[in-house]
This record gives sequence, structure tokens and C-alpha cells, in this order.
Amino acid sequence: MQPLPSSFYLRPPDAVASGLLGKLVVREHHGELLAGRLVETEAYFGTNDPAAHAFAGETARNSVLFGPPGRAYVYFIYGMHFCLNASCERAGDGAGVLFRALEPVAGMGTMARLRGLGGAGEISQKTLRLLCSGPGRLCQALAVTRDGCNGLDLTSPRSPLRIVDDGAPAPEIEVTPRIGISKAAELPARYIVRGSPFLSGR
DNA sequence: GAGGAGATCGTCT
DNA sequence: GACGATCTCCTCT
Repeated sequence: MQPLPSSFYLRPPDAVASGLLGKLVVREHHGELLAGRLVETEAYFGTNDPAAHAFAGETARNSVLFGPPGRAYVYFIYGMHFCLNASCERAGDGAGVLFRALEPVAGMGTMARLRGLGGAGEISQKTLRLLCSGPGRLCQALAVTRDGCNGLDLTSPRSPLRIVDDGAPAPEIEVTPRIGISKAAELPARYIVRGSPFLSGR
């Protein structure tokens, strides 16, 4: 299974955000394969978007957003959480897509352990929904940290973090306002798979 | 089930 | 020195 090519990310963030729904996030962690299907994303429009990290211009923290498309931008927030983004559009635009929720597909036992939710033996449907239903949660479940993952190439078959298309049919997509931000939150830039039980709360 | 407060620290002013 | 693209736990109903 080949990762999505960098040309996929060479588009405006709203097109990338909706196009990513239904694709697989694949993570190699200590030789084990962890995977989840994207069910919720958010677009951030770079230097023109007051809610985007890139709004104030390039800094040491957000430099990945201003680099080539298809890279992982990981940042630390609220003193305890990480969030995972994909850079998109052209280098210098500062645009990105935030990954908000995944449907767990492989390695659920390890994900549960990383999340501190047990993980030995059977996993209940309730636990399954708690694994990746939020930006901070999915990073914890996939062992994504700024130290380990910031700047990784999501388009390389050899990358320990990549996005692939497994040929699943395109999901039914719905658009809603963005979540968890104070500036320009009313912009309809949150893309979700309609009816998925794995969406983040609100 | 809903609502609110606390946790905790890197980053920018 | 303030705040944030969040989560969990506790309380109240």
C-alpha cells in the first residue's frame, strides 16, 4: 500500500481536509503497526487565518507548516497534550490540516495501553471509542510526540508515520464549524464522516 | 448526563 | 507573565 503522494497535499487545506477522510494513518512503534482511519479533520488557512498557528508568521515552533507539503507538524498544548497536523499547500503558505479523530483499525491493544486504558484482553466498544476521539487522544494512542514525530515525511513508504489509501470507498462527508478555538471559530472548516461513532466530543 | 475546574509548560510578548 | 487547535475527574442532578 503506497502512501498518498506529496501532490495530494499540494492543495488548499479545505480540499486536503475533506480528501483525507477515510484514509489510514499508519504508525510504526517499536516494530508494531498501529493504524486508524481518519473520521474528523480541521482545515487551517495559514497566514490569513486568525485561528491558525501560522497567522503570526513563521517561528521556530511552526516552521514545519511553512515547509514542503505532506509533513507532520506536531505541537504541545495546555502543558500536557500533543496535536498532529499535516502541512499542505505550497512551502511558505503556512497552511495545515489538524487530525481530530480516528477510527482504530490495527494495534488497539497497544493503543489502549499507551492511553492508560488497560489493554490486556478484550477491549469494550466504549474503550474503543475513547482511544482516538480527540486530537490529544489520538496522539497519545499512536505515541506521537514533538520530539519523535515533528517534521516526519507522511508521503514516504519508509516513514514511521504515514498516510495511505487502502481503497476503502469514500465516506459521506459533513462540514461543521471548528471546535476548541476562540478566534474565527465560526468558519465551517471541520470535516467529519457522517454518523461515525468515533468523532471527538462537543 | 451535564457542567466546571484543574492540570501543567512551551512559546511568544 | 499570560495563554492555549485539550483531557480527565469530580460534583450535582
